[in-house]
Amino acid sequence: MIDIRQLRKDPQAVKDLMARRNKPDLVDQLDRAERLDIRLRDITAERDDIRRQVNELSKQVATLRRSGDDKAAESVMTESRALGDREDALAEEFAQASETLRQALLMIPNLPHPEAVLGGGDHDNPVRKGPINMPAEFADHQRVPHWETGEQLGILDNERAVKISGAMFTMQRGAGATLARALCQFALDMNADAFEEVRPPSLVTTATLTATGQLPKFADDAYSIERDDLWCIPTAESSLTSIHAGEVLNEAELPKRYMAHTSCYRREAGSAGRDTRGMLRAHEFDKVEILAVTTPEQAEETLNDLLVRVERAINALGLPYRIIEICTGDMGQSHHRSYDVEVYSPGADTWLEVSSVSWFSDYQARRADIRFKRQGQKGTEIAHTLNASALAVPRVWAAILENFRQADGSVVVPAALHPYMRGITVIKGN
RNA sequence: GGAACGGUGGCAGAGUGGACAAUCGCAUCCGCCUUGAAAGCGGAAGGCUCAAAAGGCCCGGGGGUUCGAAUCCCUCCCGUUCCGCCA
Repeated sequence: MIDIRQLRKDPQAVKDLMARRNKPDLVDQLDRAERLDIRLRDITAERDDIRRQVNELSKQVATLRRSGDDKAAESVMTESRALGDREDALAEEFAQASETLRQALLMIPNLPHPEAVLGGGDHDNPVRKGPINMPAEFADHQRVPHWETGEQLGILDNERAVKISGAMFTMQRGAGATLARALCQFALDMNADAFEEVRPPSLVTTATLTATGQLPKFADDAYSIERDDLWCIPTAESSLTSIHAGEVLNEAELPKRYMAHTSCYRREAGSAGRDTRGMLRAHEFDKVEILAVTTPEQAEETLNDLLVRVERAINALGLPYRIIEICTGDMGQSHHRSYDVEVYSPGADTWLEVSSVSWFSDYQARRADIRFKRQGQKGTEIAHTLNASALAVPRVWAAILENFRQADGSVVVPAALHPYMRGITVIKGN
């Protein structure tokens, strides 16, 4: 959520920042929230005044009762009862108005960073670095889509995955399954120097999925288990962010850094018919996520660190990659500033997004109520959260199959993965 | 799933209709003492809301009874233990 106090204090500044997202409707939403907030404060003031009177009268009753003056007490009680009726009416109006405002605020996206590049959509995302590891040209044997290679080598069996679970599910087998797992272990080991490994729950509550911004707006994208009021996580970000939900942390313990390997579940409701072959888009996939909870001052440096870490892993695999910045018009709802790391797929002749490195400012932390206390200062402050996919398995798996395919149809496994491959250095057909 | 007992500030733990935002302890902060620290002594300090003061709100969530609820009632959630079931 955005900070309602900021909107109250300087509405124009907030609207100007929001306008950078290039969606006029968003400014209207801010106007509406502003009006609701004013109304709510009026109700609050009146209700609090009545409460004050009732509290005062109640004390009088107690005093009168103690002194034995029951008659006077009765009369005060009558007066107080009348105020109580009025308070009930105001309380109801308050509850309604605050719920309306809360719902409105939950739908409003984060304010972009003032230096985030302006743009209208993904076509405006500038390349910030790269391409790196890009050969002058690709050989014909590299121009084979990974799903063909995967089938030829017997390591990708999507046909049976569909039999088991339906369209858009995948299944890796043999060395393919080993490769998928190796990628996860590799990514975890790359970040173990600074991140605590966590194995969080994959099914989470509505509150948890609301904290990171998936709900209520993007409910259609997530799998829900209605009978138990749970949701399948679309990313470990959801679980990891809520580790400290409702907590007050000490400034000294920040940044908190976590990493997790989990399966991720996405309905891909808006993508029906797209990327239906291979591993590029699936309802279930594995990913290693790295996440940090920081002070506002630590956030920018942490963002850079996350980006460096993602880049280091991709680079260590020897894949061609580039880094793009996400412009204001293409940023996700919770994002304050973000970068994508893309890997080149010679088989499909396209760049694949393999990681999104994101700074959420206090947007998610406010929803999750993650606060911290500064040493020697009164009060608390909302923390910042950031995260990145340290490695998303399917697209990296696909890129390896294409980039490292040999003329004989085999695939050379990057050296960085050898420790995890049980001795397999080249994936050959059966 | 059944039963019993619980849920109170950063932690621990009293309080069972009114003087309770809530005893005491630990941890925290500030003084004194000390070369410095610890110990000891004295003091300060919960969170949220409002520009702030006043005020209001907060004892797991929600609802109710009452002039007045941490305290009584209803309901939901969570925890512990036992039983059942199960990997």
